Amino acid sequence: MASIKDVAAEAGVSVATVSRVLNDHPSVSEDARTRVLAAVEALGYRPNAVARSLRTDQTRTLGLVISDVLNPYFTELARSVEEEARALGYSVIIGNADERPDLQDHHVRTLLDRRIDGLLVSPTDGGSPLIVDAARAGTPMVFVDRWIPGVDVPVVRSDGRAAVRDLVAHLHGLGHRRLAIIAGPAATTTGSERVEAFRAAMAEYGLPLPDAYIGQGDFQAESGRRVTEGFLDLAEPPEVVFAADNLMALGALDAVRARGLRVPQDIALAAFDDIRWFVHTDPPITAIAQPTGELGRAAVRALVDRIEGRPPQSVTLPARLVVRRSCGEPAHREPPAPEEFPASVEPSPAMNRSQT
Amino acid sequence: MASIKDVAAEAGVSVATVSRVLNDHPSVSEDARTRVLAAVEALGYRPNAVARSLRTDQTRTLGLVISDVLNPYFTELARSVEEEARALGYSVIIGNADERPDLQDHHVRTLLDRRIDGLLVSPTDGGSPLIVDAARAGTPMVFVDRWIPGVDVPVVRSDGRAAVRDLVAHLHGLGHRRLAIIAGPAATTTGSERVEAFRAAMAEYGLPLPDAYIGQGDFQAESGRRVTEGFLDLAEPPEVVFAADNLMALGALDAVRARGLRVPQDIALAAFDDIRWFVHTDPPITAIAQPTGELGRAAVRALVDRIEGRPPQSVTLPARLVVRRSCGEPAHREPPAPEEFPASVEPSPAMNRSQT
DNA sequence: CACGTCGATGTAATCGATTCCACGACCTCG
DNA sequence: CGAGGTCGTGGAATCGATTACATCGACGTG
Repeated sequence: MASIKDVAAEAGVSVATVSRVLNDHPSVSEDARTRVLAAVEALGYRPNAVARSLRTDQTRTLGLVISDVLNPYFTELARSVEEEARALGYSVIIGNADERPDLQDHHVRTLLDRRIDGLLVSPTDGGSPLIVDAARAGTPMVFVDRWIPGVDVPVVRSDGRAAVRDLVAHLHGLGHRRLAIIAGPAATTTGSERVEAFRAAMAEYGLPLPDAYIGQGDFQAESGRRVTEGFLDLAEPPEVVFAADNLMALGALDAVRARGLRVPQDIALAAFDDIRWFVHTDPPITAIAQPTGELGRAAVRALVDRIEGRPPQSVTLPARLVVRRSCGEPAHREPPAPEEFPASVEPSPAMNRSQT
Repeated sequence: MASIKDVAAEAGVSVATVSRVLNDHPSVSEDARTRVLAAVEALGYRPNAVARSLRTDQTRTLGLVISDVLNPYFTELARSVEEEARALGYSVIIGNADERPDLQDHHVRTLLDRRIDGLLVSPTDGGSPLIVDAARAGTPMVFVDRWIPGVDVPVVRSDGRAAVRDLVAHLHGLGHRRLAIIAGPAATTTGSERVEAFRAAMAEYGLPLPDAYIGQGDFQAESGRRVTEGFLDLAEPPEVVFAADNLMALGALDAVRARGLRVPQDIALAAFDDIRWFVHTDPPITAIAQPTGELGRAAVRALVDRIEGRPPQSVTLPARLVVRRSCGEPAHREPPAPEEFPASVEPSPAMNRSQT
């Protein structure tokens, strides 16, 4: 593959001049410029990004470590991250942790070795020393969706508290009293936070939340299935199951179906994270939607601010409840899907913060 | 960040010795080795992959350019690719083309500039000169799922011909005669191939396939919706709509639902590519499943063979029909989901190649 | 005892870019 | 007319690794 030397020889100038043309430095004669450009064209020359990075000590690359690529929420996040990064002149390398701390660390290490300019992380566990050290050592970093408490790193996330309260209000209004939750790992912020929000909302409505109604999942479908089976085996099974992510909701649906039960007649179902397919499941699933695209874009902007020396900002955006039929309410006619939120029904006006 | 020089100084040896220890070269004294290792530990040294790549002319990185990350099929493919690559000691950088040739070329160019060791591509269009040139120039390359005809590059894909025939047999058996297809872009091999397979199967059953029943989609949900609306507007709408990928099936479902029609009573639906959610849609969707994981792994193996000087092999694996209720047959009880194929029903034995 | 061999180590070239510094040509202004 | 400036250019150092080659001491052997 042709190098800058070849181009210089072909154009009859020095490598310095070639480099100047390529980085359009002002003081290059028109004559030299055209000769260099012609040589570049003739040789099909492309600058070696590896060499350039070594010299300039920047890769114009962002690392993104997410918990699970197979989760549509993260897929969408990854897409918006890449889009915004590209707009700002950066590439993105994605590392998929599959909810495994060891894999997460593997990817973080690889990315650090590659000297990425900055790191976007949605931590799988509460305290990877590797990540904490990297942050302290000055690696530009931003947490997205999940974060590690006690580390001085900006966090871009969405706050589901209000939406969870809306959900409980909705369920309460439909007459449900025994509500259960399939929680995510307590080691993740989203895992514990969603349970807390749920517990708080339940308390507001004077509803009990016995331990038996808090199932421990791991954000994967299989755990949703297992926990739901446990719920169904109880002497007094819950009337509603709220899954803390969309994959566990899928597992819950598997479990309910395996028993030959119907949603919502026999048991109601709701999920955190909205996905397009929820509109077409049997029945359509009530869910809490995050502004995923905006989250990804904000995270990239924060990280790039940090990298380029501007003060980065933490961002918290609200999630919102999208009511469908899986908890018992009659269906609304759905309007065409708007951009940011996948095809969905607006919560009925009466329900937004209608209570306390 | 500490460099190899710092380690050498700390350990009181030359950089050459440090390098030898790190790449465990045989002739290093036990004494030197321990001192170097101690220094590495003390400084928290990590080798700079950029510098190493520049010198060795290899990055131990594979590029993967896929057509659409938001498509679960490609997400799963990407995951299995990364997994296998990791097992073989390579990293993967994913480029998402969003079905746009310009974006595809952008990613290919970026990856080439980074001097990745090899490229896995699922081309968005039939003939990106950039890709063709790179292949001719000797860049190790393997096509996955889709390919560009006339280029001497191994192809790893699945053959859906038999499964499509099974599908048509199934539909014919259920009494359907007016079958329509939402095709993918003719510029993609999978786009045209699936239509051809469908056309051939229809011919076998003596069924006509009028042009009005061939809708032109682009593998995105929106096109599925649009095409389906067109079908429903026909004086004689089809009895079955077969979508050439899962996203267009989603769009088709949107369109059918918007008209207040029911699947399969008013119109039947089938899709190419199976995804977990198809089990829980209303109704569960009959689909053709590809062995996605195996495809990804085989592609990586072929590419790494090529990179490391072994002769690479093209691989073709069969897809298979998974019958559910969206075409009218009564449901079976579903067994627990096996590994490779997402939760699914086996086609009834009588249906496999039952005809002609 | 001298010489060849081998193991351990260091010196320096190299990969492909960027960029500081120096230099010559030419211009401008006092 | 000469001092000082600007412009275009090239030479060479540099980034952080790897590795060919040289060196040197110890040791075995004829």
